[in-house]
Amino acid sequence: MSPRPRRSERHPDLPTAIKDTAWKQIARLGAPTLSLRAIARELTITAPSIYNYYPNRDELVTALIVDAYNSLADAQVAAVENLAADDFSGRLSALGHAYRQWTVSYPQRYQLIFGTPIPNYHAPEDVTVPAAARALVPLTDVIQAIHSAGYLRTERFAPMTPRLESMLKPWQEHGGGYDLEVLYLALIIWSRVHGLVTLEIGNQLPASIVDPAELFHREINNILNQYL
Amino acid sequence: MSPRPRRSERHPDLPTAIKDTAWKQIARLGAPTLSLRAIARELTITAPSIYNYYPNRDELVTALIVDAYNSLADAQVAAVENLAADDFSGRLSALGHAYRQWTVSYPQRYQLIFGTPIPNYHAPEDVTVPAAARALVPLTDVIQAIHSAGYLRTERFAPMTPRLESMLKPWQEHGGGYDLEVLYLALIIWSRVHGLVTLEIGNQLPASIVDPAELFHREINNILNQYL
DNA sequence: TGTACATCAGTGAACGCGCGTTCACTGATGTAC
DNA sequence: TGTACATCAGTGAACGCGCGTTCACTGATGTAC
Repeated sequence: MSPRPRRSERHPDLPTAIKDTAWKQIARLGAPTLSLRAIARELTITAPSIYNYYPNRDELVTALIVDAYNSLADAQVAAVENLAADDFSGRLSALGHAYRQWTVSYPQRYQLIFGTPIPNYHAPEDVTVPAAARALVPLTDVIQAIHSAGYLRTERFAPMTPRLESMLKPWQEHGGGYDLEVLYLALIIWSRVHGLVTLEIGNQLPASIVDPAELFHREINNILNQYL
Repeated sequence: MSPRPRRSERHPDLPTAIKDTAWKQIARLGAPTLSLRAIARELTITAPSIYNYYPNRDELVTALIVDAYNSLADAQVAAVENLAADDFSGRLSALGHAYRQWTVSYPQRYQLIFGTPIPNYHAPEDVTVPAAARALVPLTDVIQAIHSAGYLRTERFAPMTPRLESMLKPWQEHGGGYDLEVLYLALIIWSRVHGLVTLEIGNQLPASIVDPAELFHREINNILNQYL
């Protein structure tokens, strides 16, 4: 019988250790299997002690989701912070590659944000929506800079329709006054990058595509050539 | 005490009724919650009777996945069967719209194929890979027809590199002798269509995009204009 | 420096629940005569 | 047309399991004097 460990002896920062362990388990078995008891087991503590830090399982999941969004947003910000403000193609390209790099580096985080939701869990939108919005800001900023400088080839996408404008305007008003064309293109570029990354980490690409980064690299260049 | 119902009285085709109920539950609560006991409950039969038709839960899931892939492939085939063979843009566009339509019509099927895998379930690849391959055939066929007719603007994507060729060749040899450019473009177009659809049904688009079909329609046209 | 005490992080037992799967069974059905 | 019987789809009880959550508790820690 070893003596009860001193408080915090094994886990100097237990709330963080709990989240770290949660991430490990999501990586290993997928988000839907996340369980407080399994986390406690791995930390060799008892399950009820988790309740000292998170009032229930859902609040822990929410904390993980927010962390994941912030991590993505941070990665996007970091990708461009050392590039010249007028290096438009460098910035766009860096954001695309950072998006893929983040996904392959942290597939658990990607899975938690974009994958099938956790059973019986409903995300509180007032917390997750702002966190999600942050992740798109760097991309939108770059496209706005390109457009403001007059280099965005808006003739490469069909002219705005009233229907499209009416869908983009609420976002424009609520989201910082970007031009409508900029918002539109941000969505489209995001979806192209996201589509390829999603197929890659979902293992949907044909088995012979052993280096999806090559496909990705070409598609980024294709986007640059098309719109810049 | 009502008398035991006659065999098959309530469920003339029980194996199918089991799958239908499984789909309903996936739609309602997500794939990870799929449970034999819940299916039995909804059918007002007992859980063990399911074992007369599926040897265990995983085999049922596999059957569902195969059905889902076949349903997608059928939808793709049906989308173009009444269009003239040389109506290239009509065919391409129809395939794209059918892809989205299938997804929004059957989000459970989409979720089972492309979503987070079911906990503790591993798909037998010898069954699912061929089913998956079928779904891409109509798209690849159309692109090949366009290329064979000399209308594919291959100059719009960067020239083949040895690395890319080496990844596409095994697929070419195993998959029916399509041209390498055709396979490449099939992947790229698929990923663009898939990316937008994924964001839509994952509820990741900004809230003000109330009609994602509009975005989708424009993106399909953009693809046509770019490559045809 | 030593002692009394309040705090509160972590424990262990217990709750009710749903799960996949097994097993011996039953009784309606279809068939052979 | 009627009877005996084999079949086998569906039952109900039971198994061992893991889950989230609650609760009264304990005992190491930090603080006040």
